[in-house]
Amino acid sequence: MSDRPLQEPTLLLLTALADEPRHGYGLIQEIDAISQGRVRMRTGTLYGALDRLLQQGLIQIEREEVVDGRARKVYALAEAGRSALAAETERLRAVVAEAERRMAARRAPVTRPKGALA
Amino acid sequence: MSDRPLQEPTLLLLTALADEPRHGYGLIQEIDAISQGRVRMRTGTLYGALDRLLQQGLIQIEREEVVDGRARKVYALAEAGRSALAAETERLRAVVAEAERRMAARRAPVTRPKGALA
DNA sequence: ACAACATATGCCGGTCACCGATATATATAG
DNA sequence: CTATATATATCGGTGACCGGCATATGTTGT
Repeated sequence: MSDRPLQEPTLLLLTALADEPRHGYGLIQEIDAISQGRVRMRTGTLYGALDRLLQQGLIQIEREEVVDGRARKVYALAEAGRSALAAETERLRAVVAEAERRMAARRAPVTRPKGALA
Repeated sequence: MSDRPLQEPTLLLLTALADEPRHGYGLIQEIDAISQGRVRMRTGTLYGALDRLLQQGLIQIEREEVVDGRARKVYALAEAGRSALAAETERLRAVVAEAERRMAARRAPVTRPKGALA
């Protein structure tokens, strides 16, 4: 387990699985919807990430099914994935709060009155 | 300008510069403080990121100074960096909210009470 | 009948941010 | 005189992500 922070596509993947299990292609559409069309996840990213997350135990294959002659694998968030997502959102919330606090508390920028100190 | 989302170390860098200009080594300490010791940025990451952010116009060198015989470069958040940080926090806030909404609204996992809805 | 598109999964090569190690130099503490 | 803190910088390796390609079926349009 690399304790490193989740990257954006991975975060969105876990988010898309947080309410209910979905299959690969459905995740692409869901992420498209979540982000209002800003993030169009590539299949290269998706299936690579799914393999990785499976291996890390953050997600699991809930079932495999065939719909309209097309095979599907339905992925579900594992318990480890759920706590990882919870921890990540908590951490991000803290960073966001800190960034906004600092942006509000900032000292005067580039253009500065003549008498300003070094 | 790559419109790609900022990675964690980069986000923390801009955050650490949001209230006032700082020099490289000071940024490492500041990020250590912000994250309560969880993130210890490596110099390899730092100076690489600073070069990149300079080239992208998100930060700028405010001044160079010598303190106690040691040379320093003081970096400041540029206007583009400020709006990039604002946009990023906004985006992250939305993702965090969505993730938490979904975690709360989740459908029952593997084991499910008999009367539970679909 | 055929083309185009949506659904669906998967691999492979390239890029680039990040990491760990290393190098350099000065000031201070023991 | 050695270790630690301050301070900047470079380099090689790793791995997530991207873009492109391949494959296959179902649906819609002409």
